[in-house]
Amino acid sequence: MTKSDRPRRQKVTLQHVADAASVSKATASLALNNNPRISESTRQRVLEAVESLGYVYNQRAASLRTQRSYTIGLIIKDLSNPFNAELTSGAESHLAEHDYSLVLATTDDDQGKQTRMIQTMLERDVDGLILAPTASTPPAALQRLMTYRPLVLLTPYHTGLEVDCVGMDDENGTARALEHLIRQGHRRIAFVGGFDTDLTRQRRLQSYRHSLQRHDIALDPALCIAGPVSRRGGYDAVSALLRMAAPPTAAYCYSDVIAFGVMLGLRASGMEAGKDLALIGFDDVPEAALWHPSLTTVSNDPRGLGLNAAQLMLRRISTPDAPISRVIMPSRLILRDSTAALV
Amino acid sequence: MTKSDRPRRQKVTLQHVADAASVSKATASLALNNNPRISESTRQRVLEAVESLGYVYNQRAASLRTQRSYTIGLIIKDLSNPFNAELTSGAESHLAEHDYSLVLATTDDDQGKQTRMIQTMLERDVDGLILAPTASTPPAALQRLMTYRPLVLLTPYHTGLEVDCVGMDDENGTARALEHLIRQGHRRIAFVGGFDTDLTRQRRLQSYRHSLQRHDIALDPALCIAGPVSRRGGYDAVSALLRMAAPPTAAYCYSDVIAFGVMLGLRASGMEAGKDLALIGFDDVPEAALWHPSLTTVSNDPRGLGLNAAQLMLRRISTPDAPISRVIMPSRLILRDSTAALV
DNA sequence: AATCGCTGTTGAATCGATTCACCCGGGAGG
DNA sequence: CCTCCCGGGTGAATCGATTCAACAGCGATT
Repeated sequence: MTKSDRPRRQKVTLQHVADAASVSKATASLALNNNPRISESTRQRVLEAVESLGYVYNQRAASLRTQRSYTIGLIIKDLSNPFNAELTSGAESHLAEHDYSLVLATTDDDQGKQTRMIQTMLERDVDGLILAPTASTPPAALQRLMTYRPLVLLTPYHTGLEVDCVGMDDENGTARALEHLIRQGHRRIAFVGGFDTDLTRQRRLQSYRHSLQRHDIALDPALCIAGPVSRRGGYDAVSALLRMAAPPTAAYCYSDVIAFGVMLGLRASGMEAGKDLALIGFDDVPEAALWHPSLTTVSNDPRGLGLNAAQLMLRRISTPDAPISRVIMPSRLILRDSTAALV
Repeated sequence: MTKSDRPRRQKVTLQHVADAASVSKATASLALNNNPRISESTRQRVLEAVESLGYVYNQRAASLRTQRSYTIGLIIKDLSNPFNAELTSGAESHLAEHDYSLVLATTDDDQGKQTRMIQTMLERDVDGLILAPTASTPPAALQRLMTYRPLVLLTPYHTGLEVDCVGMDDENGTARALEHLIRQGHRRIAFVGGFDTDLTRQRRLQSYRHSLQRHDIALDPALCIAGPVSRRGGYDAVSALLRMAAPPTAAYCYSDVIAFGVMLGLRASGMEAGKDLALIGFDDVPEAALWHPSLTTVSNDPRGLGLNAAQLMLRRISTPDAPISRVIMPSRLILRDSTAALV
């Protein structure tokens, strides 16, 4: 440790305030906490002292005693994704309203970094942790985490753990998308994008299969194309689809960005989504409405998701024995031009 | 459902570790901080105790003594804006790399909320504050803030304060955009979006005027249309522009989202950006490349901006007497289809 | 044998609040 | 006149680390 002779500004502590108001530290503390035992006149003197000295309350010191930091940790994969940004925004707003601060960390979906970030959060002594776990997170680790702090998971994945969580309704959203396509007469519907390891994708894929079965449509494994969750991933899938003997007439994409890639891929082959291939995405990111053609997609409310997570957390903190809740945010299908009925 | 009684684990403190390792609390502390005075064998015993007890370091308690919280506050206007999300992401990454945590708060560009958030940050005892000040923030307040904590401003605005700040090059970016339009032969160029109170807008507008003057183009106040920074704002501006006796042939928008609105507005009137009106935005948000037509825009590097802010902050903390720096992130003009030369 | 480093370790003070148990002075009740 | 009670305050312990002065051993030096 280097001894820096950094000009340490003279901090004003509660002791100084107490002195200035000619009361004890204890009285000053009680006065600031609006304790009824302190007379109004004394309280005023303390408040004046606070004002004139420019005292700032030290939450950190207080929390050492009270064991409450009024701080919630949020660990997400990536803030560049607008979905997560909205989610974070929603959580922050709600927490701020209740005088909690948000400590933010990102993992880039990296298991190691996630572990480190969780550790840091615990060391920073957050009152609770909202976590979007990477797919490879062992349930046992989460289990252990719960013994340290209140935990809210940003996933509807049923880990078998008794833990609060909030997620979007992948099943229902997917079902509606498929329902729509099938009703339009599509029989060969592709599922595009994402990798097997992705839990969310697993749920959607599962639901995709169910929907087809429900309508007695045979599953064709070849119609299910894995790939990175990016425009590139979608783009590359197109050639595989078009090369097939019996190409699909519709595609359901794991996410909007993939769908965008598919659109670009189609265009590169002289085709157009909504005309030559019905296309549905997932997320309803802002661009979805703006693309050409506009993208039919399953809409979620990321902001609401973050807000709900924050609510759940605050409830868990205020009533630790409240029953576990699993909030599934409803998703709805937004019809746009990429599924204009084929002629 | 089985009722889970969550084990309320009592905290393991350094004292417990010390006891388990049969050393004093002081030794345990020194061992964990890799102090060379502690023998290797003792250090090992301590580390084993930490492991077996599941001890988590309490940064909060430590910071009370060390007066360092390893926490940086970031106060921005709004996380929904992808620009700010990227900025935040950049800052978070850099801070995390240096073992600092990010405490995030948003102001919604509201003076009162900003004041409250700053107060909260000070109470939370952050080591430094990165702030995107609202336009109406009195310099005196910032001045005062600086005496409390290291401060980095997210604005190139010259407040006359000696404070570290980082911002994008509004002047240069605007100049290039205008330069391009003028060289293409445009003479009637609109400036669209934002409100007068916005400092950033003021700078761009100023630069817009300069550019026109430099080319002896008369300023027409009617061509400058104020409005909210949103798609709606751009959309609504279009009708005003088209209604004019001598409509503009080009428009420079305060931000990309506004430009998108303008595109939509044009389309609603049966016109197309790049064909009927040359259009330039500002920010180069990811969608800009994807729109139809793709949007010519002034590119900034929001992630780099956040990263620089974080760097500046850490430098200020490590060397408090370093000279003030004012980082202006260069911006460049990205040519796309929305300014395809008019025929 | 007494003194002198060294090394490794420790007791105790400290950071800035909270909080509990106790204290003091004076009006009500007996 | 003596208790008792009570409103209003306060002293001191406490939270969980850090840090420094001091201190045992112990081999080497004189």
